[in-house]
Amino acid sequence: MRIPYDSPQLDTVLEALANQKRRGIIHDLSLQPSTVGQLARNHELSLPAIHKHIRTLENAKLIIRKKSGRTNFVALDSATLGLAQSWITQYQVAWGSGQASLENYISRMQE
Amino acid sequence: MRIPYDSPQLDTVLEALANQKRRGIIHDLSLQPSTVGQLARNHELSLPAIHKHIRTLENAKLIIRKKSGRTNFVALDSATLGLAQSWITQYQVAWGSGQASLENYISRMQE
DNA sequence: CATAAAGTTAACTCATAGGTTAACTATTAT
DNA sequence: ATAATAGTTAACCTATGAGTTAACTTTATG
Repeated sequence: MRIPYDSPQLDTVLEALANQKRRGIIHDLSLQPSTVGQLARNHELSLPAIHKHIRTLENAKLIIRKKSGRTNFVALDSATLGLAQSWITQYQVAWGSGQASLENYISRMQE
Repeated sequence: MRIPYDSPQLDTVLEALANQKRRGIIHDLSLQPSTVGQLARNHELSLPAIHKHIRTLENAKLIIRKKSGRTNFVALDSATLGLAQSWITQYQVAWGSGQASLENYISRMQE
């Protein structure tokens, strides 16, 4: 599937990933699901702070959440990571398959 | 190669990618190298504005630049895209290979 | 030599991201 | 019933990102 560079969903996903602490949360969740409070303790963040990160990840559909009693369980939804990966892969392929070197391009331009 | 979530280089790369206009520049450069001025015209950005984006991409090592006379040629350096891709792929694999569902996890936790 | 072209740099504005503290809601335990 | 736990929401602070305009440097051209 071809992903346009200006896709709004790609925007929210890459913005979500462009933060160390959120990537830390994703790392945790790749090992096992967790709760909001556990994540806060693990990453030495206050509850309001972790809450914002979780909401950012949730909006990007990188995680899912389920409330049980007063506890909020959170788990990775790795399908969405595929969106970012697909976008990146496009350009690796495009480049790898024989684009001219900068030097060649420059000398052609200067003729 | 295993990429730590808190790698500084991963940080600069993902921050660079988390912007639509910069992804647009990368898209352009995936077709062919270009110059700073051409990119500015293509994306309807002022020279100072495009200059900042280019520097961000250059710091992330996503592009390379070469000056020839007064013209600045720019080209994609897609090797670095691999860094982001590798990081993402780790978690797709980790997740895909049999993590418990959230529902299962929750009911186990509540025993 | 004077002027235009291609960028760069500096100083500024404005919006937003990430954090804080404090007040609040809902669920569980004593 | 009261108090503690788990999380949410609101209001605020501060730093930073993306853009602007204006001044400057370097290279090319009439």
